[in-house]
Amino acid sequence: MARPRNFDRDQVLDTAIHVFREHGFEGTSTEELVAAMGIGRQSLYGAFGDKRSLYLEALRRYSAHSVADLIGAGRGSGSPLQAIEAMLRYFTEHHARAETAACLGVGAICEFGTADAQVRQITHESGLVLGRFLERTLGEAQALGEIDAALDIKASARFIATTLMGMKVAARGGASAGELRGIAELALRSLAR
Amino acid sequence: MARPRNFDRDQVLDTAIHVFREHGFEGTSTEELVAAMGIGRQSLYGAFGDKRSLYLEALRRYSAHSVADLIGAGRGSGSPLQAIEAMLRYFTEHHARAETAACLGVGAICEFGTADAQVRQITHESGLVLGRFLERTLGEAQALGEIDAALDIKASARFIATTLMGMKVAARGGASAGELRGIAELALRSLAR
DNA sequence: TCCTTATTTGACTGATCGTTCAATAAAAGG
DNA sequence: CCTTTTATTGAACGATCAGTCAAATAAGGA
Repeated sequence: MARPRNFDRDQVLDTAIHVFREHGFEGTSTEELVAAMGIGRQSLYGAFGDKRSLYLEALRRYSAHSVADLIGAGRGSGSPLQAIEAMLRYFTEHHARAETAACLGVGAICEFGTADAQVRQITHESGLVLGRFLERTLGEAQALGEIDAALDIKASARFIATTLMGMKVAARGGASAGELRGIAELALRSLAR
Repeated sequence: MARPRNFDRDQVLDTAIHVFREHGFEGTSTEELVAAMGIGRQSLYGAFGDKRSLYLEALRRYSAHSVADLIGAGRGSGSPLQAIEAMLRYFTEHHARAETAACLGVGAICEFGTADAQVRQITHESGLVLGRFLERTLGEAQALGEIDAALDIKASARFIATTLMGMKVAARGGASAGELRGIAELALRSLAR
C-alpha cells in the first residue's frame, strides 16, 4: 500500500506529553515539539492534525494512564483502606521526583479553567473515573469499619481527590517526598474512626 | 516638572492581574494587556518595563494581597480554631465565584514549576508567610486543646496549605461552593481531637 | 511664558508563531 | 516493474509576537 511512518506514534506522543507537562500548551512551541519528538514538522501534522489536537490527545492519554496507574497501585492490597494507603504511597513517590512532578491534567485546568469545553470534558471524565474508584473503595472501607461510619462517602472521595491535586501543585512547587508523605498521612486521618 | 501619567498604576496592575489569572503568562499577549488595561503600549512599557516584569509585579501584588486577605479573614475570631474556620469559610466563598476562582500563584507554580527562580522566590515567600500564620494559629489552638495534642504543627500547617491549593484547582475546574465547603470540613476533621 | 521632563500616540521592527506547499522517498499490490 | 498511496523533507506562508522609535502632548518650575 503506502509508505509506513518510521516512528512509533505512542512513543512520540509520550514525548509530547512530557513537553506539554513541563511548559503547558501556550508555553510549548511546535518547534520545541518536533525537536523533542525527533520527527519532521509535516510528520507531526500528518500524524496528529495540529498543535491543539496533539495537546488534546496527549491530555487524554496522560489522564487515562495517570488514573489507571493510581487505581492499579491499590490493587492487591489486603483491605480497601490499605488500597487507599497504597495509592497515596505510590502517588507520593511518583510526584516527589521532579521529572514526573508536573501533572498535565492540573496544568490544563489551571491554564484553561472551564473555558475550553474539550479540555474540560477530558479532565472531568478522568476525575469521574477516579471519583468512582474512591467512592467504591471508601464505601467498602466504611462497610468493614475501617473508616468512620458517619462519613459522607461522596464528600470524602472529593476530599481525597482534591488533596491529591493540592499535593501535585505542592510537588510541582518543589515539595519533598517527606513533606508529601506527611500531607498524605493527615489526609487519611480525616477519615479515621 | 514633567507630565504625570493619566492612569492609576495600581488600578491597571489589578487589571493585568485579572488577565494573567485567566490565561497565564504565556497565554496572555501584550495586545490583550494594553486593551484590558486601557492604556497605550508605550505607557505599559514605560510604567512596568516589559511583559515579564509586569507579570512578576502582578504576581507579587496578588500573592501579598491574597495571603493578607486570608489571614485577615481569621482576625476577630473567638479562638484560634475559629480563626482557621473563618479563613476556610472566606476562602471557599471567594474561590467559588468563577471570576475569582483562578489563583495567579497556583497558576505560576503550574506554569513554571521550580524552573523560574524569580517566580519561585515570590510563590515560596508568600507560602512562607501563610505557613507561619497557620503554624502560629494551629499552635495556639493546640495549646488551648482545640485540636489534637499529638499533631505535628508544621506538618498540619503544610497540610492545610496544600488542601487550600487543591481547592483552588478544584474551584478553577468548576467545583461548586457546596463541594468546596465539604472539602474544607473534612480538612478540619483531620485536626480534631 | 518658556524650558525641562515625562507620557502618550501610533507606526514600525525583527523574530517567532502555527500551519501549509511542493517535491522527494519509500513501501506494497497489480 | 509500475502505479498508488502515504511519509518525509525543507522551504515558505501570513499572522502575531514582544518590544522600540520618533513625534506630539502636557504639566510645573524658572
